[in-house]
Amino acid sequence: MARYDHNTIEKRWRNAWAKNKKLYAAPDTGKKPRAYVLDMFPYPSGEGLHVGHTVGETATDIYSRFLRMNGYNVLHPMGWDAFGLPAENYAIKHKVHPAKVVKKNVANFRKQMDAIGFSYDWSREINTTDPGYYKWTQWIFLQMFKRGLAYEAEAPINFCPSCKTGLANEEVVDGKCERCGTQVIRKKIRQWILKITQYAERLLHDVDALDWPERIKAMQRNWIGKSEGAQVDFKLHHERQTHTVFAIVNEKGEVLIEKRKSGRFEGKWLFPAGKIEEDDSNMVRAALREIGEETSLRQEDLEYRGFLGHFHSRPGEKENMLLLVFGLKNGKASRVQPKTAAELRWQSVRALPEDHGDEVFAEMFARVKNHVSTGHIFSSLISVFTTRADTLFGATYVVLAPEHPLLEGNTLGIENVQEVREYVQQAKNKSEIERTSEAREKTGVRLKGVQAVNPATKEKLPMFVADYVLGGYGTGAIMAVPAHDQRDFEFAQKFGLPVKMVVCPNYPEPICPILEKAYEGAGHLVGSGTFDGMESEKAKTAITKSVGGTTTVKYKLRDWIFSRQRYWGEPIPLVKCPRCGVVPVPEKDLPVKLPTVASYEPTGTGESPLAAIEKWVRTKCPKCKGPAKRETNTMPQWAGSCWYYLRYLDPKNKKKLADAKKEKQWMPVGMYVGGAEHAVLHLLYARFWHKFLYDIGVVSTKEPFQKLLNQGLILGPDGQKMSKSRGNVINPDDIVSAYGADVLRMYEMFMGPFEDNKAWDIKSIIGIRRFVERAYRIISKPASLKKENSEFERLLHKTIKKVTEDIEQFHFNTAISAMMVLLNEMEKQNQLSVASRESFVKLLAPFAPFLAEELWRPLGNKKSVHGEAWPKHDPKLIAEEEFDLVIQVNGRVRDVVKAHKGISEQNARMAALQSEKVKKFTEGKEIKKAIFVKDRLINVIVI
RNA sequence: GUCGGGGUGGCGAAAUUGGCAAACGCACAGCACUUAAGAUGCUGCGCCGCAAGGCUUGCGGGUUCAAGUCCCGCCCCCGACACCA
Repeated sequence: MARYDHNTIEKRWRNAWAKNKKLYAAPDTGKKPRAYVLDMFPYPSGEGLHVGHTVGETATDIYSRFLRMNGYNVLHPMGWDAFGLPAENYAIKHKVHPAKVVKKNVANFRKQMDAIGFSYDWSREINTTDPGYYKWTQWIFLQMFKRGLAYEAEAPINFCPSCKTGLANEEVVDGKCERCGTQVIRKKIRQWILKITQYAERLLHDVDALDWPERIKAMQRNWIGKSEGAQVDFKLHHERQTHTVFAIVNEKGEVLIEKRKSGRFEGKWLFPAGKIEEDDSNMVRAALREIGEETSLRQEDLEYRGFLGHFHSRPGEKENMLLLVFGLKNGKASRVQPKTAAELRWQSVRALPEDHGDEVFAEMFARVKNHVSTGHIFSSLISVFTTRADTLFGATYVVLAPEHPLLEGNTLGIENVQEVREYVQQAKNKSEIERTSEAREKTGVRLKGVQAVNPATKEKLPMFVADYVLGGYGTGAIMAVPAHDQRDFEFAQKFGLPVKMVVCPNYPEPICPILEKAYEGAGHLVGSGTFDGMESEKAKTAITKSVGGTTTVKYKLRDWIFSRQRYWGEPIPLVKCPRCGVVPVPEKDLPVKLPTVASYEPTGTGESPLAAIEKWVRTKCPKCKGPAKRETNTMPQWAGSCWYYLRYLDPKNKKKLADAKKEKQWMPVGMYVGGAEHAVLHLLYARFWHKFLYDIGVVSTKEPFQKLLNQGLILGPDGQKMSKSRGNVINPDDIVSAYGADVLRMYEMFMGPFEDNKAWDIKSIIGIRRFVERAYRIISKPASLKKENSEFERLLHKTIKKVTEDIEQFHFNTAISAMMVLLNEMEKQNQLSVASRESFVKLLAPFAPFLAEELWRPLGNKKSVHGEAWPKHDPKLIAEEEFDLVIQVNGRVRDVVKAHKGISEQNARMAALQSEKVKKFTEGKEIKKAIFVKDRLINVIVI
């Protein structure tokens, strides 16, 4: 008999299967039950697959082969997530088009996969960088845009200085770029943003019904971060101060924007109306400077029109208002658009009549006055979000985040503007990591001249700006309750603020402990007026109601920053027209193809390299046909993977992203396998897109992936994560050539539980190699008999049952060990029947497809084992007549005897007491009772 | 800190959900085969003990005839989030 030579065997069957196109194809027709088994498709990197990647793919391959043998029509496709930075960076360095790099890498990946014997239906192969594919990625984006789910904003976002692109929140890990590890900075860039927050509640709610690992579900819930609480308004109390309003008037006399400026003005500023002249007024200069800083207007474009005088905004209060009016010099009007003004949170006022003489100013004056009295100009309220409305009586100060809009340009009218500005600036300059890695020492600055009125106690509370309050969450402002919030407590300690306990854990004991830290638990209320004695949980709603607050829900989830300032991604299919604004590219003109460029180098200016390609950028407005420009940002790599599982269903469809009937037949994905690192990236984004597609009727299920499993990491032999830089990467090609693909597959499955991490240990692979060699030798022994003895038969059927159940549950390690046990027994048999050998080969087939095929044919079979029916166990054959009766005395095992199944308690007791070993322990003792567990054990209790 | 997952021989790990702890494999030791090495096969292999037997699933308690498994308290490791009000 020939020696087991994996190279010859595997080459033979690899070639044979390649010719048999139907073997692994998933037909769209037919009556077989369907199953969709999906791997997270890989990014085809230049390094190729390593043994860590192939764990998940091996598992889904085993599972798919198993299901096919069980009569399922199995959709098991593969494709390439090929947009993204590595190909682009390679292109920059070597001056090759990224598409060429991708092609080469894909070919290599394909070769590696074929070598391992994966049974993908390659007729459905997809590639996200294929224009025929990304046409539909762009199409989905357009549908979102049309429904108001995509918006443009110039916002400070996370920016990776190394990748030279903006990043989504989800792509920042510990303040570093998820991809390259570079420290992320804040940068203000024009961005397209997707309103994923609009789906927050549904994304959260539907997690419950998913058959996913608990840890991934928890991560998603956590990331969405729902909290229910109350929004409560605090009135502001201003100390004496003077406000100034700037107004900008265009040549038509329309007031475009206005702004209050405040500060303590000395008497010399209180000029009578019209008396200030440009030359001698510091105030005008200050105003000009301010406008220049805060708007896109330049000082040279403005001319001073006049001064409207001062007035008391409210009777009896000492607030003064000054109104300065600036005009725009000719031809500059279009530079300020009301929208811009609104974004800057400036108030826009409706147009004034053509003639702006004194009466006009008087009217404007009246309007401004009106605004003042209605609170539209001066902020008189501040909203806070709290989950502990029950502690409102204990709120002793109020804190604003440095990003709070009311601090911009000082709309609060505080006195120490300079000091506050400096603090705000400092906070904004801090990178994420600085704000978190510092020892968390609380910092902040008191806002002088303004106080917040506690709506419950009517006390005037000091206000602060402090960076422990986050601008992006809630309202960006909090009521601080130092007695019941540790962070507030720390801040209060540092700034010497009162700590007022209002929730007592040991009510009605009147004594509340002197706090060393905040008491954050529940209890009964004290010091809370009419609410005293109420349970804190109840008090939440009661107090909220009493102060006119509203119960609200807040989420941590932020909208998805969707623009990338890079070349190698899907162009965002929008056109910017000076007349029509942002216009979507008509669907018939999709895809908007990436142009060929000379340099892929990112600009780092917040513009994509596409912006430099005049020919591509310049286009016609689809609406008015006038000259317009293309959007030059590209989509993030996640875009293509948000819906790829749908394209496999109908990869060549030119009219739709997938045919509705096919979608219904295959979806949802029944088994999805991939790395846990995508917990809040791909898996959240894809769910979001899927729900959107559900809403517009493109898909029929609310969720894309019903069952999800994460393969464990394969660590390098050093126990470290495999990476090129560590030099601990194991290439599957090397293992395939040295040990064989079957050995690699089985070893990876045998190393430990599928979802556990494990270190690669080449020493142990020999065990699997021995198993494979023995299987080869034992099964191909020519001598044969009709039927084995019943004990062997029982083991065979037990093994069939065990392997079947284990594959269903992805317990591949124990399935393999069961096959080992069976093989050990087969070896002991002098002869084996063809039937039992066939059964063994079938069990082996999903795990070691090459070997199984090699062994299958000499047993007298012409067709592939991979098209065969999975063996079934016979429950009757498994049922044993005898079992090992465990005999315990006082709960300790003293003997084990053979007994017939169904033995009565009486007989079991007799058998137990007859045992010599048992007698030793019962001699001279009183038998109190015996516990009998049917077909298992008897436990004799003696005293 | 919060959430999630864990802690079992020298190592990777099993244990039908409360019923013989350590299946299967690696490593190791002995034996057989061999001139020899390797490969292969057989035997042994949690700890203490010559043995009878005793002890053993991170630690401490509890429930039970019986606990790796259930309950209470604690320690440690891994992962995620992290000043989210």
